[in-house]
Amino acid sequence: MKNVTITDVAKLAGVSKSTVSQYLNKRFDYMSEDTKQRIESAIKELGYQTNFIARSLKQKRTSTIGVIVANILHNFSTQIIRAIEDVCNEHDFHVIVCNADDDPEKEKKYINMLRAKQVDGIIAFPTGGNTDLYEGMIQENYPLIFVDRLIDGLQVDAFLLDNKAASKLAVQHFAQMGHKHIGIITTSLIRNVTPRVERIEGFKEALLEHSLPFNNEYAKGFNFNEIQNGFARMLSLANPPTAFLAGNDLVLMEILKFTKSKGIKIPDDFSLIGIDDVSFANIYHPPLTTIAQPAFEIGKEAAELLIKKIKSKKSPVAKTHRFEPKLIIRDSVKNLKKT
Amino acid sequence: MKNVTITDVAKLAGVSKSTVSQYLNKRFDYMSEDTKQRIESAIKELGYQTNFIARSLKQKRTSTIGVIVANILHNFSTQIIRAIEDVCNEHDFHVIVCNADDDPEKEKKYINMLRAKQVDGIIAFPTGGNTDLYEGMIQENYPLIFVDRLIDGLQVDAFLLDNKAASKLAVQHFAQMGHKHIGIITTSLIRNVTPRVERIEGFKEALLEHSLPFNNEYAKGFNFNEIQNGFARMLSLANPPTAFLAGNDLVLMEILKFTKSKGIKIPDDFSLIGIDDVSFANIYHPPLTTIAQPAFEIGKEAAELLIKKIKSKKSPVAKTHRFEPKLIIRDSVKNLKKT
DNA sequence: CTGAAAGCGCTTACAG
DNA sequence: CTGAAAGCGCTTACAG
Repeated sequence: MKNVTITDVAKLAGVSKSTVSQYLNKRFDYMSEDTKQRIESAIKELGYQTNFIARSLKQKRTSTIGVIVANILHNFSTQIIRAIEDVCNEHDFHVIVCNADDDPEKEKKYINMLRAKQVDGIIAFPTGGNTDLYEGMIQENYPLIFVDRLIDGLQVDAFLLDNKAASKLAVQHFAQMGHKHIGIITTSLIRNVTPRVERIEGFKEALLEHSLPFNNEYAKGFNFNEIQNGFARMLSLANPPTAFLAGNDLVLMEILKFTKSKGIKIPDDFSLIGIDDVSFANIYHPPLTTIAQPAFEIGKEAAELLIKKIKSKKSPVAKTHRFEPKLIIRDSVKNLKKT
Repeated sequence: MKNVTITDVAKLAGVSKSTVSQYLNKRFDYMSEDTKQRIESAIKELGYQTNFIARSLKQKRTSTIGVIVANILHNFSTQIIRAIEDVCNEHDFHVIVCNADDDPEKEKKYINMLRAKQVDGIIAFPTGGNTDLYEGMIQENYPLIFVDRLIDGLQVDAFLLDNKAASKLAVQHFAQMGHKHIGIITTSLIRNVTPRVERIEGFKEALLEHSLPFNNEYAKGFNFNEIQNGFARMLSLANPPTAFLAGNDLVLMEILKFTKSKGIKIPDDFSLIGIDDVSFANIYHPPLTTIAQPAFEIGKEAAELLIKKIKSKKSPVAKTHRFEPKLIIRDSVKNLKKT
């Protein structure tokens, strides 16, 4: 089961390796029809397939990119991966998927391995723990793109939601429906993960704009497994919020689990908006008002820019590309003005 | 920004390339402490990183595997990918993820690209359209594993749910609750996709075992966008089923969308069990009785066997590894015996 | 204990 | 229009 190489093809076709290589790379400019034919049939007869590893070594590119997601269990990550995969497929690129699990150590290991494997570029949801590593990559002009998150002080093209706008959309809707005590819950705020921080900031700003009071007890970032307890505590405040913004799909899920287990009713007992348009939003009871982010678009544009960078080898100034959230009104927000 | 190679390290450390290579591969048997130190500091000073492409070319292995999923939007696929990724990470393997979109042409392209890139092995959810290609890989003893699906006549290790058992679990539960007219809906049956076919077969067998009549109109495979209409037709049969088994998460979703839009009530108007324990099953109204498959386990064991195969280079007889489904009783099945 | 040499399978100027 | 040669960055017997 010896592997067939370009040498075997050359021998069978009665030409040199160089000529076969020309053929493989479609440099037909000066190739006779006859030669072409002979090579073609030799390839077929031997079942020859180019060894991309050898080609990559020589050409110094692998047509492979790496994607490091923070947490593959997030629905958003899956959609991003899918979108990236789609555009890479069109350009005959492959994607190596890595799941950093929000662990900077894992992220670091992946970055190093990916670079050792000579991937042509990387798209990352940075954990925030490897600034130096990324800094080095930027220095050497390595094709790098961030998705969903920014890192302070790093000039990297980044694709993400306009998170503040997302919170504002929610607060505005709550306000229009007559809510005055509004809460927000996100996942843990350590390491200043961009969407969480920005969503809380946007939330505060929106409150101001609507002349609503801000209460520290109404805006919290909890570790994943403390969300339910934290939410319970907020509900039992002296003057609890009548409306909550769930910072992402996982938070939303925890809130829904809690309300289910306690027999609390949405939107009678409290109103709810979730950021991320979860799959079951419109079949839930009640249908959930959500704020959708264009995950597919984000992934697509990130991949397209990365490939463009790889191919052009130049790097214009890094920009932050923001995407507009969309409020999808369903029935999880109670209209306090009607009662 | 010249890349630093083993030659640079050798020069700086004042040794030969061979010795550096020995060092990199941890063959310290005959290496003096002094040499070791010098190489180590040279590596640090230059910021040297092994080029895996070059190593791969020489060693003829890439420590990379390919995963071709049929449809990445299925939750099951994501979980499988995650599990594979986890075990690969432990073994310092990387995974290239490909989404065949249930399209044999795309699948073929991916297989060829993956092999051209010299991945050490492949885990696939085969579409069923590339038997010859797979056959060839088996002939040459290429490390290959199937997940979720089998291909007639191919001797490949496969990891999948005991699909018949899954249907039987559902039918048995329906029967215990007094249902006599039971229906099943799966996605399209063209190309004989294993889980769909087996779930319908298991369904029929279970009906027999419970002495329940089988009605062709009660067991259907629909194209995705015809599920809602198809379901509607089944509901409006002269003597419609009182209970339905949804063949997978996507079917379940369509049924739920339909019932929502028509204001039909579960389990009052019909009872429902879904195969795949969807994320929202226990927070849905009513909580959905489901049949869970151990996706994580399936992916884990598949990856472990693949890596074992890659490392050992021998291939014991291919087996089909079945996993037990689990019935999770919640509230979407009405007890007809109590009324 | 360490080095020189060959080779993995390609591509790419360059020569003719 | 085609071929000989060098080289991509490693590893691996083998020699000493």
